[in-house]
Amino acid sequence: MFRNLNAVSPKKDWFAHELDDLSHAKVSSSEYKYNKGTEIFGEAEPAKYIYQVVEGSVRTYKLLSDGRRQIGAFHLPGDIFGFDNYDVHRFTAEAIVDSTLRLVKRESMERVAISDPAMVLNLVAMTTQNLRHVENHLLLLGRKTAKEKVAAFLVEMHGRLTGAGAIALPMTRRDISDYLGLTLETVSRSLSELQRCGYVTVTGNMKREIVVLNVAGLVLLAEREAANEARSGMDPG
Amino acid sequence: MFRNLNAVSPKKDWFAHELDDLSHAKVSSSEYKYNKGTEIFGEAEPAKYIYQVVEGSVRTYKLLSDGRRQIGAFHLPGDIFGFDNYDVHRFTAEAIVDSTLRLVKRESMERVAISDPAMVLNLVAMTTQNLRHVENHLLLLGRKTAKEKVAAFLVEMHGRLTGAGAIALPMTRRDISDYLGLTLETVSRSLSELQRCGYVTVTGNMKREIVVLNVAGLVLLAEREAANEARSGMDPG
DNA sequence: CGATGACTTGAACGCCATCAATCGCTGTGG
DNA sequence: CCACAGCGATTGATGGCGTTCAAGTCATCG
Repeated sequence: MFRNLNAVSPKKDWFAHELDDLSHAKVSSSEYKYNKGTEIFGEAEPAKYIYQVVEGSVRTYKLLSDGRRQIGAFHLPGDIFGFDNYDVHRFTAEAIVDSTLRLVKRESMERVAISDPAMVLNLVAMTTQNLRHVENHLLLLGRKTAKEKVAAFLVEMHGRLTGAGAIALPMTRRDISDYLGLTLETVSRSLSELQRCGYVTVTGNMKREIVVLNVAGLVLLAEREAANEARSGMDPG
Repeated sequence: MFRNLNAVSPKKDWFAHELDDLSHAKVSSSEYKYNKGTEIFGEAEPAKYIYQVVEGSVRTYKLLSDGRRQIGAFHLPGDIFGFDNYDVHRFTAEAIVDSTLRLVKRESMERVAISDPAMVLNLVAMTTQNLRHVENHLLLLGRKTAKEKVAAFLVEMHGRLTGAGAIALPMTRRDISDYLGLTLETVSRSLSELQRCGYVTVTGNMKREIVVLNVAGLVLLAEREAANEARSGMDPG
């Protein structure tokens, strides 16, 4: 339904490739379907598998005891997740929509890795990629305003869901708000304001299709990161 | 001055050990001193070295163009940092107090790693450790209240700075606030309230020595993480 | 059709930010 | 030695952004 509008992200091939190779070679992989809303794995569960989204979308999150939720990432087709840890998952993962996932036994992955440094370097690179994303998200959660957060979200999705002119969001406003550290009402209001200011058009019967009219403007709003004056030199040696 | 009160954290030895080994063996390392407030490396600078705190403390942070700052982590004696990326630093690092750091050339580290899978696994484990910390921090920044944030900060420091009855914080209220996504006034007020409620005593001439009176209470305040009902089974295979 | 779920919008509240005054300690120069 | 500037921290007063509470719309579904 939504996915018809979205092409699979062309990035991540450095690893998707690896996984494909492995599925044809040394590492056993198989595909499973998960219905919308079902749990893929729970926080603190033993991590037996590593997952790749084939079709659909997944959210990974942590909870506080009173129900407050923080979504750490959305995983879209091509993305790999669940390699969070060496033995136990640190997140809960749920299918946002009906999804197909490829599963690889962590154990067999590691068996290959132990004798294949290049493979391990890929794992490091993947983890580093996660780290980069999460660290940027720290800045967003800790220091950006609601409007900036929503703009940043749209920029991120614009880069990952290259639709036919429109972004087809698979997630609800509540998911977005739990990703951005806001309430769903604030997300809604911010989206309306961005639309009012001509940055985007919000369409679709569930208002989940976003036409981005002014990417540069959104980026300016969202990514006011200090243009870091990359001083070189400064060598302590 | 402050460090006299704090013993070096006994954890992290899995890697400190590696680094020590390496410094004695295949990887060249050397020590440098950085004065309080000086930059160790800047965001987007090429990452030539990996660092370990020998003495002192370091903050790593990102900035927005208008000066808003998000501190991602504090690095205390024994901690390793700067292995954020494969080529470029994603953070700025500064010495919080006069500090001594051990530097290892990333290049030589990688030269060893490429032929030593166990070494690379250590690098993965280190990165995973970072990931775990940062992910917990997402939940804190996105979903916890000011009081919970400060309590969580104290619990963290209580675990890392095992002082003689007191925690001797090396950082200012501003640093703490930029770590927790608050203002320094709110941090100060929250600390005062925690003191009023009997959780801690705040002493020292700069009010940076914290005597924790009720750890369990602080943990309860801070870590209301959902007691995750680790459902086992659920094997999709 | 009535029920449910997702979204939007309005109104009022409250937590935290902002602005501002004050205190204590340190270092410096008259 | 003391006056004074400067920094870090606390505390109070006020305000605003985002939350909370509450309608109300629209689409889907039994």
